[in-house]
Amino acid sequence: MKLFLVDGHALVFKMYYAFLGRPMINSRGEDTSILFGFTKYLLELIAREQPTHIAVSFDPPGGTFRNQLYPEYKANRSETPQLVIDALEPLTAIVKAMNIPVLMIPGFEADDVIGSMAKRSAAEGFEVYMVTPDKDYGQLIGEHILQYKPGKSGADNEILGPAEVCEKWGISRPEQVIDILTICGDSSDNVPGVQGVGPVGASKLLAAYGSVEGIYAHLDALTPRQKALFEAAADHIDLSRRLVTIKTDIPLETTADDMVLSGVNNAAVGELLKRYEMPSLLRMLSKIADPEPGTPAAPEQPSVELKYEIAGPAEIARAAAAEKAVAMNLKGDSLWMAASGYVAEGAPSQFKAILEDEGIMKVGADIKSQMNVLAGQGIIVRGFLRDTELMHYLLNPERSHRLDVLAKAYLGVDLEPQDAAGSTGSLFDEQPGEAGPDRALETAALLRLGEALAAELAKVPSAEKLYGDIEEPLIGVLARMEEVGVKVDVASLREFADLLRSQMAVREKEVRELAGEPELNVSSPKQIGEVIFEKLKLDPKAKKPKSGNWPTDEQTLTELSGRSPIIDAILDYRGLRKLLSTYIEPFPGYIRSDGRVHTTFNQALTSTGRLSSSNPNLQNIPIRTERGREIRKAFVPGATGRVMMSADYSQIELRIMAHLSGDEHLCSAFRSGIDVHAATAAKIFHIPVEEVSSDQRRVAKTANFGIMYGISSFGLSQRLKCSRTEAKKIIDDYFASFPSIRGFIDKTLEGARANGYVETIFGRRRYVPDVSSHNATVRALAERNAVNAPIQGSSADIIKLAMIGVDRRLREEGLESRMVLQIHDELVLEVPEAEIERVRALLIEEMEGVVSLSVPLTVECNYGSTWLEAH
DNA sequence: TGCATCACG
DNA sequence: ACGTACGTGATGCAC
Repeated sequence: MKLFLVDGHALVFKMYYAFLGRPMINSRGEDTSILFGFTKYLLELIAREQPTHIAVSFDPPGGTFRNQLYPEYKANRSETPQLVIDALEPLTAIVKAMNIPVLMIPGFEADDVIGSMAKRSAAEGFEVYMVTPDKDYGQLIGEHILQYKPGKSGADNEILGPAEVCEKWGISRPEQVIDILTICGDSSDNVPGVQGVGPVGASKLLAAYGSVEGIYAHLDALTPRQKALFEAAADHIDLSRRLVTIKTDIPLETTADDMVLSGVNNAAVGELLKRYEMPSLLRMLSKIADPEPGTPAAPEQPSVELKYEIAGPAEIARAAAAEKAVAMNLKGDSLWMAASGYVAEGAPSQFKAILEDEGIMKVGADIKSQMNVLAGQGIIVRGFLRDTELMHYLLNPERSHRLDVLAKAYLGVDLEPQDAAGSTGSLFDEQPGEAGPDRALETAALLRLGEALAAELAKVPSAEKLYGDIEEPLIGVLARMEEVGVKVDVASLREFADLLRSQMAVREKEVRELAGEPELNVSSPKQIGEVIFEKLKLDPKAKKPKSGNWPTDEQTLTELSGRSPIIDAILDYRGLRKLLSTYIEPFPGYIRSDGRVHTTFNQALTSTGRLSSSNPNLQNIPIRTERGREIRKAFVPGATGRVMMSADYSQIELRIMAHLSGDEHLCSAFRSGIDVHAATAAKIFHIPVEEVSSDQRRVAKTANFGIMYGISSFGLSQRLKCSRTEAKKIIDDYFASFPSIRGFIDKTLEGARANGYVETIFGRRRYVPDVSSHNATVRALAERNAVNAPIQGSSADIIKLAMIGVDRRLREEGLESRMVLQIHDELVLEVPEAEIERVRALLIEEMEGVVSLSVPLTVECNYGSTWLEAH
């Protein structure tokens, strides 16, 4: 993340002087020199440096704390030129139109604001660039805070880091710039300093004594002349220091989210540039990529005025019936509702009729969780849902969907930060006596936000369609799945746990004995690393890591497997511990009174459009190892006479890649129904399919996945445990065999660079601005994301559509079968024996028929008395 | 709270 | 020269 903090005043003065001899005057007779120079500089900066975040700071009108400290501060400065004064207002208008925040804090200069913002942001992980020609900023420079110094009359900008600033002043730490300035003073600002000592003398003295205090502590060691000069300055040296020290701790309300660079290229800026007659800047503007939407940029001004009256359920019912829309906001036991001009609070039961009215649209943030709570009280939410989180998720999946952030960005309304603990909250959410969040305002804002986001969605037809066809109908489907839950047989888990625990105890003892460390914590990677690499020296070639710990991950340890039996014992211990602590021990705590586990499906979380599952995560239950698979035996039907049924898409992502690329070889392999990995192997190894060995098939399978993930030869060589040269040959042969795949990747990246985003088959977007990064590593990651997102995301779209179809059919046909889990390409259902054949046919029909691609989608469906047997 | 580790598609 | 396959969530350790 790159944050640019622009010292507006310094830049304005620089432009003033740059244009003094050759001013620009437009047809209205206005001098637009400063406006032009400043805006041009800003646009170039954005185009060249691609900041992720940016803000501009100006000195406020009136004095600052330094004038109070020292009335003569800047007293011998000449009057601010009229041209500068006149430029400020149009300039801030343009900056604000670019959705760049203008920071101005009464009582503080721009450098104090920038200093404070820089320190805070650097601590938050930003790479901070202070854009200013002012030397005083040197004191702020650090590892992550750099000075971006505009060059003289069009020369290149200069980036100053700690090394540069130290070299410039002949000091050892950037903070010593304060000492230099304290001693040298500043005639333009009227800072006294030590009269008669300049930068050269100051740096020599600082090299010897470290600081101004150090110099005063060793006055006797100075030359008589220097001693006299410092003594003469003694009574105001502290004042000088305070005047030259830039503040780094002033409280700032602006946050990182406010400074996200987004929406520079917009109509309002275009209008202003036309108004001031700056066509060349208009052209520059058009070259800046369209903004990544759905971002919490500075709000459009003026902000929406939220007017409402506190009312009761009756007024809400009337207004909702008239407007056909209500906002719902469930907090604890209290339901807040808003409808055109009214906000009411009450028990959910008081609003039952409105909530269940099919004809009244519901607006909310995370409506699914509210639906589940309300369902527990016998209330079934009906009607079209405007879920602000999901609407915004389609605009930009990777940005915050929090209500406070969206309200600020789209309405200009300030809400209290949303409690991260969850929207339906606990008893402790609101402390008695504390004011607490303004729920009425929040609920009123929801209603307006629903409208604003609907308007935003309408600008992207595919996003609007995705909302109406997929995300909105899926809310209810997922709510029902969560509510149904899945039965977990705890008794059988406990039995298995006993077995694992005894095996674990054996392994722990074994490891401790082999290590000769009776107290060793086998679960501690740090301790294990020290035993393996320092005590036992199992890998004499390994070099001690400079920082951090020895690597002890599975791959590293496996490579040392032959050196000592301790390795296998550690790995086995870890496997056992993982099973116990992640998949067995927590489960009893998740079982509700109905004997079932109810996960939460997160619908607005992943970057690609997939769901995720949490509390507990039921999408990562073990299957790959024999011991892990045992866990799946505990997932069982909730009643006798039912079975677990599983239906999964076969090779769905590879099929999507075949479709997207149109590759004839891959497509025909899928159409003929042969083993696609074997077919891949036959192509890249130039042999008949019948002669493909299992090892060649494994290599081809790894390559197929690798291609979809944007592999490098290094990555493939790691996974295949072969040389990079061999891996590179495989990749080259792959692209030679499937030329359209290379074409697909190239086209995808071209589109990503041109648009700033990539799309799934259904038009779900993921923004990948870093494909244009100048940092090769950052760019490579963005490119892998750009290639993978359309594939993974299309697969997610497809199974979501299938879920909606399956759910609708089950209900329409009056079946008792229920969907209980989704694991990305698999649906798990609980099915009465009498419905087995019917539901199996239904699943295959709905899942395979959900969309017509240039390759068939095929579904495998099985059932059994446990989830394991359903595979 | 962040990191390492490892479970899944 | 530098890092190295996409997307997740939960756990325990160490700070």
